[in-house]
Amino acid sequence: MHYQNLINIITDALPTLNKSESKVAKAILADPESATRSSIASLAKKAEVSEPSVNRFCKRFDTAGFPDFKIKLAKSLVAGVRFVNRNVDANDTVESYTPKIFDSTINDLALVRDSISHDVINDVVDQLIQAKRIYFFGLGTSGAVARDAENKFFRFNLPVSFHDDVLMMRMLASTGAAGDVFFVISHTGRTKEIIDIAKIASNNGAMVVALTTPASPLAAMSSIALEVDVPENTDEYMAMTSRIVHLVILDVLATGFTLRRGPDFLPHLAKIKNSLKPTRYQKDS
Amino acid sequence: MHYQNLINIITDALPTLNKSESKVAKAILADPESATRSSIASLAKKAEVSEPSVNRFCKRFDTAGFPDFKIKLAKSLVAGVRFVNRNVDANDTVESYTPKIFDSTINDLALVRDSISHDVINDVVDQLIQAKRIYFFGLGTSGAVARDAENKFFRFNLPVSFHDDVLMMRMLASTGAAGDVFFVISHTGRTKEIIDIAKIASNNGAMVVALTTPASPLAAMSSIALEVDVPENTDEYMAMTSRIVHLVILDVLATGFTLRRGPDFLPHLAKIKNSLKPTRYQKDS
DNA sequence: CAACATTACGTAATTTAATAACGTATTATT
DNA sequence: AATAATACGTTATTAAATTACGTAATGTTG
Repeated sequence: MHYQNLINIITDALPTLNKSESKVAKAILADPESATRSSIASLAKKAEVSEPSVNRFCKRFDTAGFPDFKIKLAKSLVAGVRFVNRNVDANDTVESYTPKIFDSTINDLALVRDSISHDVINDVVDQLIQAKRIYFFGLGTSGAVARDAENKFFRFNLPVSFHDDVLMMRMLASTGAAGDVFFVISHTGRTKEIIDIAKIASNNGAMVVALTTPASPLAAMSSIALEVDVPENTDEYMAMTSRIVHLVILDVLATGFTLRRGPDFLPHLAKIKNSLKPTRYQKDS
Repeated sequence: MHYQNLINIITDALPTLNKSESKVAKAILADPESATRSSIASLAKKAEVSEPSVNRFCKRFDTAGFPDFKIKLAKSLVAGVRFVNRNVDANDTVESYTPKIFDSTINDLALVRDSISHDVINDVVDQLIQAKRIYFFGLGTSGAVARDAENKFFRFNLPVSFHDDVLMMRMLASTGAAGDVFFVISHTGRTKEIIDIAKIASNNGAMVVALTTPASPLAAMSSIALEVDVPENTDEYMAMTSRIVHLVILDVLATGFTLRRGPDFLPHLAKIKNSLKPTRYQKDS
């Protein structure tokens, strides 16, 4: 049921297309939004090809024809804003920068959703289920992610802690052993301290799960790497969306964990949830 | 530029429609996904009306005609999961629960994006710009959000701290004064301790900004409330997406802050960014 | 409640859009 | 260089959508 973003598909296919097809592709990618509003005739004119070429192009991408293609393209555009310029600039107002930031976050989530390896997720859930103890490590922004992870995973009735102090991390890593999972979160995957610490844990026979960027030193040395490829923000104004993606991946892992534990585990979760009731003012309605 | 979900619009308009129009509406709402794939003729047949009636129906909803309507409807279906069951259940596999969790997060972000008040955001940015000092307060999950906020806002060269310890919060609130902004984050907006603390700060003349649920006690007592209405998760398996939304809103505020400070401020941000370089292994390429 | 006006909606006609069929040109293959 | 295969445009055909128009139903006013 899950579509991969049509724009990505077209972009990927670009080198394999022949002349007129790539003309069509470029015309669409130049302004996908307007493509959804134009007729086959106007798009053909814009791409400087014949109408049947556009039609053939559409069929090549597993659509019934041009109208069907337009609908699929329109769907891709909702979550996917990759080709629309959504960078915040100095002239932006609240009305314009607010949706831009939401959209770029949404877009990154959609990209990762469609690209993340389910096998790796499964493997990580396996490791977490077997773990005798879990440590979540992160510095800076990733420290906040690690903290959130602790808050989520301690509910699973096993020893979980988070750390954002490199000395504590180092000591804990040095006492690591088989059965321990060191869940290391780092956007860049290049922070020296973090990699050192992960290596210590790994050398002690502990499992190191890395939530980080592909092809980074941390990913390379870890036992399992959850690789998240979120475009680096070169833009001064733009927020770092990788931490959001990391949080959602931790949600996915927690869900996988809960499902693996089976329905007998649900009452335990409910107990924890209910424990907070007395700390709150109840709703009157 | 931002559309409200077509399905909601149609549902809302249902009582105002006349006989054949409501037939069309019902036919579409019964299976919106298939409506995007059918021709005007087949939809007319399904709704037991004439083709022009379908066409008139489309035009009533601010679309150029049937094809345009289908595209807008298709877009609505992507972000809108209202009619698609996206709840995780015990039979889900990695392949199915992973996109579900991403999608529900994306959906909540889209809902807030389209409903959040830009005026309130502007007001909050005003307050943050004027602030002599900012405190981010949160407990549990919101503690992680507060921590992330500190990490973001300290870059702005003003005294910022985050706290997740109620005693510390209480003491700080009691020393609060005009010029201080207490940025209080709480998903429920009903945590007694947090509300107490916010009241202390408020009574001392400090500004209390609440990031919380509408119509909650915290929202009611705050100076400004950033109200985020994310459906409560009754589902045992489902993650809490409100914290993600909160993080994105903080991104929006930070962006608003940066823009308000103007371009002269950018070198300062670059300096902080560069300060981390020596802690990392550099890329070889 | 009749006469008129207005709105609702279908039939038929027209226009527009999309696709299929076919043929020529270009490029690859031996 | 000859042949095959692919690429792509022109023309023809079909399908889809829209407009124009007329009748029926409903509402309004004297």
